[in-house]
Amino acid sequence: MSLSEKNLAFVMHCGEMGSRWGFNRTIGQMCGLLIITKEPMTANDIADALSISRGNVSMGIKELQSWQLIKVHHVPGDRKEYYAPAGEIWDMANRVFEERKKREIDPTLSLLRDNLLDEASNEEERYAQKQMGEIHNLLETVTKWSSELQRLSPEQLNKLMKLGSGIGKVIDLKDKIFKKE
Amino acid sequence: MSLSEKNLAFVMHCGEMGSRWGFNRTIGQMCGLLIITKEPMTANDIADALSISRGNVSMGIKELQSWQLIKVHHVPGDRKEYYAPAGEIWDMANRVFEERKKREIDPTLSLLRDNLLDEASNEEERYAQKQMGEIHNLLETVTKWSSELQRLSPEQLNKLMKLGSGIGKVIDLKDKIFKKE
DNA sequence: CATTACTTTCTGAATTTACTGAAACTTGAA
DNA sequence: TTCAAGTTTCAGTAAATTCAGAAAGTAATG
Repeated sequence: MSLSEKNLAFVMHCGEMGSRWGFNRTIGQMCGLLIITKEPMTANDIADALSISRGNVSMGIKELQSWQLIKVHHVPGDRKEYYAPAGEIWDMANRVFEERKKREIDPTLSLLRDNLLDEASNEEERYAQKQMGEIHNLLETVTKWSSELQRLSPEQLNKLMKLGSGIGKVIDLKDKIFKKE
Repeated sequence: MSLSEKNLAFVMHCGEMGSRWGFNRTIGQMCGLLIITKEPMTANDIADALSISRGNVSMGIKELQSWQLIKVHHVPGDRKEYYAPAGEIWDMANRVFEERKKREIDPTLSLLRDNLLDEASNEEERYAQKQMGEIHNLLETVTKWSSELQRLSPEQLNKLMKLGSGIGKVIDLKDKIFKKE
């Protein structure tokens, strides 16, 4: 069964964006394909649908599993493995976000921490440390904040998101209220 | 003037992370170097400090300018151009964030919009559209939300960030208050 | 308009990354 | 234990990216 033109366009787009989202073309395609396909697919289905080698699919599956984006299904009396997205769109976006934080932020945070522990030994290093301190604060804040967001219930999160420009007002509100205590 | 060992380590780290942040190694190094160096630097200074070719620096500068991460200074009676970071750390992070949104989200959003305008012509396409709709909503929300954040004053933003887990309470609070009206 | 001081563009080489297809491996059933 | 259906690994190759250095461009100055 081959993809309709529109669906194919979407899958190819996912491929092109793949590398921008943190993986490579093939893996982007696989991910897109599994998302828009209702039924779980076997590795061979995937290879056929995308016209790529079986081996490539196998590597891609491993990678998608390491991102926790897909899960395996089994059909009784059938030895093949069937793959499907690991959750709702929202969950998947969260996973990607988390994983990227791990790769894009955490290593830098740890380097900066180490560096800031040492005493600067001259003016040049002093300035550098000041700047690194700024970056460090920023990344720490982002990290803390993102883990807070993950902790919220979906409906709380939804409310927060819908709040939009109201967010400013709510902050001021909170300010007034807690000042009284 | 060459970099101290610690500063060099930071610059090299920026290089390694470069591709994860959306540019390439050299450009990451250049960016890191300019951030920790107090005085603006000429293209030649940069080439020397990083031991890379002059041509490569030129390309890197162009790219950093397209990200709006650096600005040019001129010294009276000196024909050279001096480069320095375009703003505070916070501004630069914002720029990177914005730029990445443009590259990683906007193209997909526009593809999805187009696709959702068409009527699905069979069950398979109907399911695909449902999924694309979900992605579309998610991306729209993220987009709207991020532009809201940019609109907040720095101190409001700071309060919000510091709020941490308190955010849940504030949402509930807001709920109660506005329900009464 | 020629020179000087500087910047940008371009080409091909080097490096890195991604992909194929075949071989090796795994697992369950007979 | 052997076979068959399936999966994974890996060596070699193809493709994409990055880079140095040379050539071309630009603009101020005399």
